[in-house]
Amino acid sequence: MISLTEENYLKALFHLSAGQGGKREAGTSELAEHLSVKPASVHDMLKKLKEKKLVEYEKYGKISLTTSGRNRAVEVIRKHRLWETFLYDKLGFNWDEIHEVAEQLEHIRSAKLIERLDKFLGYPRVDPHGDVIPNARGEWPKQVRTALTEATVGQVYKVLAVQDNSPVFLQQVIKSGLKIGARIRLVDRSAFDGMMEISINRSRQAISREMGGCIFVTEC
Amino acid sequence: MISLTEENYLKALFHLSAGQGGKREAGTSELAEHLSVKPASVHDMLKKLKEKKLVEYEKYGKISLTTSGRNRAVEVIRKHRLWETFLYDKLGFNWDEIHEVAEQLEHIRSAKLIERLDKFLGYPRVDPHGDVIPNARGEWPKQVRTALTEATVGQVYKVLAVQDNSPVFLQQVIKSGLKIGARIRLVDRSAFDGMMEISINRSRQAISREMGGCIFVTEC
DNA sequence: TATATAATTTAGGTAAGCCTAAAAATTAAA
DNA sequence: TTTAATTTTTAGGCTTACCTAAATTATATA
Ligand SMILES: [Mn+2]
Ligand SMILES: [Mn+2]
Ligand SMILES: [Mn+2]
Ligand SMILES: [Mn+2]
Repeated sequence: MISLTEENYLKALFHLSAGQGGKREAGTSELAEHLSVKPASVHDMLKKLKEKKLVEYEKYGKISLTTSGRNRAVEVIRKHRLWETFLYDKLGFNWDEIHEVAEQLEHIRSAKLIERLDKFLGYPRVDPHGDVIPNARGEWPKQVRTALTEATVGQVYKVLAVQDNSPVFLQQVIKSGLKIGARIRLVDRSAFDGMMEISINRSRQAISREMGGCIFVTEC
Repeated sequence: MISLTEENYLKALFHLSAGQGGKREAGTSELAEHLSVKPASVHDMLKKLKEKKLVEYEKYGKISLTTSGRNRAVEVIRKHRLWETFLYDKLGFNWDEIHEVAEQLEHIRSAKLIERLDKFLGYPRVDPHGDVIPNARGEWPKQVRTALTEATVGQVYKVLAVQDNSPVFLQQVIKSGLKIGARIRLVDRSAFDGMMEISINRSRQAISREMGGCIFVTEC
């Protein structure tokens, strides 16, 4: 049996290291930061997760998920994104409200429930924030995504996804009129503060560096 | 903040004392039995719930819910029954599978979620087992229900509800062809073992005392 | 390379929910 | 009414998931 807390550690580890971006290995402090606990607590939990063969970890060494740990993490992420889709598509929740509730729903244990939910939603391939939903076997159609901060000035892009976990950010995106799937052109980026200007169906929009880091696009 | 465990204690107390049947006050051991914990654990929790003004309780005295405690219990029961309805009506779960999953879902915290779910389901008045769903203000349309074991031989009844928490019982009910809303006549009851015979659309069906105690009917 | 800074680990502690075993109070039986 | 059985409460412990403070190791800087 794997606890709700353990699931959250595995999910955090996945997002920090094995995740989409495929960043470097995460450290104790970074994990602690991400989970809003202290590094000492993370260390305790890592020992337990190692015991259970869900992570690989040596003292002062790097932390990584085992195949089993990764599978569990992906399962939780799949549930999270299906629930977000349910709340958005079926119950009419707003973009910025669904993540928090999905953080709870993702821990409900029932294989049948998630199967049936998937079917009920029509086997969606992305969640309302544009994030890919892994299938029942934990497979990802790996999408190539670039943060707007890394995009090339002059290029035309399609908005693929947005960061899902900050309501204030999402409210600002809603106000800006930007939507998943929108076609935009990166008009300019300031060398001073990273401030960007994009054109979206003929109108201009200012995007800060902070904002741009949370918006993911793909060339088109 | 009220924990998942505390919610389960309040719900158990409600079902044992303030509930539908409106039975006598529950004792420590009865509560313990119902929650599958030991009486000593119940005692610990009762002290905490008294602190929080959710139950009234004096040493060696009777246990009862405060208005606040009762309200919380009803809220959880409302959520439980709405989720059961969702699983049954929308996801096509079987009668005997929904209770267990609803035991988890009933603890999800989001006022908006439960409001929207209620609307999505079309404001159902009873759950799939025939139990009344309290409204958003915690009000019950109090239904008069008699266990089949207490019913009068010769009378015609309508099946109102069945006990929801035993999959094997529910599977047996499904096999017997008995459904919520069905019109039945209690043909006979043995003075020896309480065994009953009912007629349901012209066919005869044998019902044990154990079974009859879990089937609730109303005169019609 | 030596030293300062930062990250990690250890040690010792807390609160929630559970347990067993024993003591105390209540209730039922003789 | 006295004794026996049952129920409830107390005492002391355990596990999970946190914490702070101090020690240790690793990394960056001079
Ligand atoms: Mn999310
Ligand atoms: Mn979570
Ligand atoms: Mn139920
Ligand atoms: Mn419950």
